[in-house]
Amino acid sequence: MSTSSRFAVAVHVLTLMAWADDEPLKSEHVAESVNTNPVVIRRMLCELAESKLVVSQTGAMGGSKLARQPEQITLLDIYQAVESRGVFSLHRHPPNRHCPVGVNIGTVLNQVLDEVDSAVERVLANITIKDVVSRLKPCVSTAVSKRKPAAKEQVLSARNY
Amino acid sequence: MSTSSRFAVAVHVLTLMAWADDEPLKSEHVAESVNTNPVVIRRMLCELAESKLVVSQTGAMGGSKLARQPEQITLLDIYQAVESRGVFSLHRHPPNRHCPVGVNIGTVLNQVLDEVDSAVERVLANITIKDVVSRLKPCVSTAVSKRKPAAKEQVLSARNY
DNA sequence: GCAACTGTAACTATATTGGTTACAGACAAA
DNA sequence: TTTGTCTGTAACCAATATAGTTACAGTTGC
Repeated sequence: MSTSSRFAVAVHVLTLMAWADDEPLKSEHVAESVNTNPVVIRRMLCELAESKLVVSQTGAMGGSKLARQPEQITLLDIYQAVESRGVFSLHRHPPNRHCPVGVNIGTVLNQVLDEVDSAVERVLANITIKDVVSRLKPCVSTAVSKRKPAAKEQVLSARNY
Repeated sequence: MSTSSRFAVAVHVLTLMAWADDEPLKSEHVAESVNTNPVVIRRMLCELAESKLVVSQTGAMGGSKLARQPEQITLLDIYQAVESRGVFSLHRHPPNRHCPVGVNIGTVLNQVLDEVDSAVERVLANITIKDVVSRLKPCVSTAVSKRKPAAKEQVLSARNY
């Protein structure tokens, strides 16, 4: 469905900042952890800054850090900052107005899609970046990924690694 | 997020069939209501048939109809038939294994994304095609869409028409 | 046999995301 | 005040996914 990893990357980035406490992180350092290009990170940081989730400092010794405490940033905040649309989309082109189903299916679908969006938002609103860091900590001592994903999996992001 | 309208179109198609009662619908007729090409519809009908939601008949006087009663088809069935992935994706490329956050964020994100998917599925499991038809009926007598969307909106499917 | 359908391949068009290079401007420190 | 280190941003290209189109083989009712 979602072909984008924007939400996952954004959570990753803010988690790094919470992990780093209050020390500003350079986009290059973040990009290394996320395994992408610094510009991709900087683009995302701009969006997160617009939503007042991070603050950045230009110039030497600059970088970005959280704008609020980790327990005051929910995954819903992040979701709304980086994902422009709801979970589903309606038809690309509006259906046929002369068909009794076509002319009204949009209204009904919108109701359904709003219900879906609300359910997603309720889940995300109840998880903070602090929670993510907490869930992360028990892993850090133990886990090392066991297998190397095949080349195809690496690209597909099929939600397993 | 979701750049695809597959779910919306699939619901539209099955709603048409429920509306038509047990009469087989031609792909061309369905395409007219959805406002797209018959082949797009036939492709989708094949997926829906694989999931045993519709049955099709080739040849003259052929067409497709529901494989079960409308009250026995949930939006979750449809969702699973036409959308291959979950609501969100993880990183395109796996994060840096040598970073304590990077190596474990996938595990935590998977937990979160599973919670999200479950929430979506709970909503969709509780709505049947019969419900959709019921919600549709009150509209049919009254509503006629008031404004003509601008050209750009028609393409963007910004979830309003 | 013929006309009306579906199933499917092959191709193009369009949109979104992500990756890359390049550079202007901000800023700390010497 | 100069220099080196950052961010912000524009301008591309590449990769992927969806949708639209044409064409045609195969099935079926009449």
